[in-house]
This record gives sequence, C-alpha cells and structure tokens, in this order.
Amino acid sequence: MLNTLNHQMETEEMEECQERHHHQLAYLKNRMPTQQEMETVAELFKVFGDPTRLKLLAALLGQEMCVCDLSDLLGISQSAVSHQLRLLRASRLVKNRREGKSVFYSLDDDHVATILAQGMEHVRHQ
Amino acid sequence: MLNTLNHQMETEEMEECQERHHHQLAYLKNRMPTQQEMETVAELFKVFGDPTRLKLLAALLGQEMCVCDLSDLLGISQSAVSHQLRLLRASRLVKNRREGKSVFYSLDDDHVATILAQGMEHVRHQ
DNA sequence: CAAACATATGAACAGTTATTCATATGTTTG
DNA sequence: CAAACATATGAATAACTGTTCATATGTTTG
Repeated sequence: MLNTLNHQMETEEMEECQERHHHQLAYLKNRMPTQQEMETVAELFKVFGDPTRLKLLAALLGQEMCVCDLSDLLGISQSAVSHQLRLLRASRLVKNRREGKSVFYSLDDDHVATILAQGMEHVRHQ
Repeated sequence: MLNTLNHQMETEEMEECQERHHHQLAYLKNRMPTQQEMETVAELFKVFGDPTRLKLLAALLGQEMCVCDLSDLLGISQSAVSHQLRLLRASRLVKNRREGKSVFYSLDDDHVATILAQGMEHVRHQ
C-alpha cells in the first residue's frame, strides 16, 4: 500500500516525506493563495504589529485628530507620530485633510475596527 | 480666547500644541487601552505579518497537517517551517499532536479565520 | 516678510527577525 | 540496537524596523 503511494509520489514532486498523509497535495497547492497575495496581506498585518500604530488607530476610532493632539495623547514625539501616520496612510488605513496649520487624520477603512476587535478578543481569551 | 485655552492647558500637561482641537484629551487618555494591552495585541498581529506564517495558517484552514507536508506544500525548508510553527504555537494560533514520527498541526483559535478574512478583504478592496 | 507654529522627512543607529546550516531529539522498523 | 525518518533547536547572518535628531516644507499672523 505504501508502495503504491510512493509510486504515485514519483510522478509528482520531490522532497516530500515518505509516509504521505495528504494524497491531494497537488490539489491543495492550487487552492493556496499566491505568494504575491500573502505578501500583500502580510504587509497589512505588519502595520498592525506595532503598539504605537495600534494606539494611533485606537485613538482615531472615535474621531479625527490632528498630529499634535495625537502626539500629546500618546506621549510620543511628533516625529515618531508623523512617521507612523505615513505608514498607516500608505496602507490606506487612515486618511488626512489639512485645516490651516494642522493636519487631521481619521480612519479610512471599515475593516480597521473589526481587525482590532478580533485581535483584542484573541488576546483576552488567551 | 486662545489665552483662556492656553491657561487651561497650563493646569494640565506640557507639550501640547497651542491651538488645541480636543478639549477632552484627559478624558481620551483614560479611555485609551493601556501600553501593556497594545503591546500584547501588537505581538499577535506581528505573527500575522509574515507571508510564510500566513501561508501556514492558510494551509491549516481546511485540515490538520504534518510538518513535512507543510514543508512540501509551501516549498519551504523543514527547519524554517518548524521555526515558524513554534511562533504560531507560542501565540496559541496553532496546536499540535504527535502521531508516530509525525507531528500534526492544526488551528487553535476561532479568530484566525476571521482575522485572515478581514485582512484579505482589506487588500482586495484596496 | 519675518517669526512662530504644525507637520513631514532624510539619515543614522540600535534592536528585532527570518532563514540557513549543523546538529540534537524523538520515533519506528528491521 | 542500528539505521532511517520526522521534527526541533541553537547559532550565525543578512535584512528590516522604529525611534531620534536635525532640518525642511507649509501655513498663519502680526
């Protein structure tokens, strides 16, 4: 029985373990999201993977805010806030508008709240 | 008018911008999640922020799999897979069970699918 | 237009991270 | 128990990341 499986294997690809557990690896490969896709999604989650950016997003959950208020609220230098807002903007998570000297930032995506909530849920339920 | 605002400011904290836009910064500060909380959640999202780990999670969406099948399916070295599975396990995103020589991994959290789906949604809708 | 203010950005540095290589641990089988 | 197999792990390295510092850009105001 193992022989037939191993024979089947030869016709497909190298580098598999000898005792195969999934006879449909080829099928699964087709179903897998592409490298390109995964990289894009990973880029997005990477943005959520920093406490400063999470705090910025959390601060913007209720209302728009200008840079200096964010800087004060989070107790972080204006430069650091600007740098991070830039990343958030590049990921289309926040948008901004200028009003005189100030620039106001606000959330630019419906998924932000959901993703944040799911993350906090997971953490709370251990 | 700016004077009164500035005066009010003195009684609170330094480092705020002069033209205040939020008079309830103190209130917002209380509402903000703690540094501790944000760090824990960031740690979680950091785990989602790598294409290899995303692919591992995606592969496990449908069924449990052993390390060597995962290694073959993703075209990644066994060592790299093991290292990453270790991280996923530390974050309680996957669990494992041994069966003979093989170790089978499977998802260990209901939120994984949701978080992944939200991430892909965001990316697709730009 | 000069000064003050608000924000943005480039360079640099310290800390983190993903992979590889070598090797160790654990399991089955003859 | 020795050999083969499956997985885990430590060390090392290259690449990446977040903050700071200095400075630039853009805006208002007197």
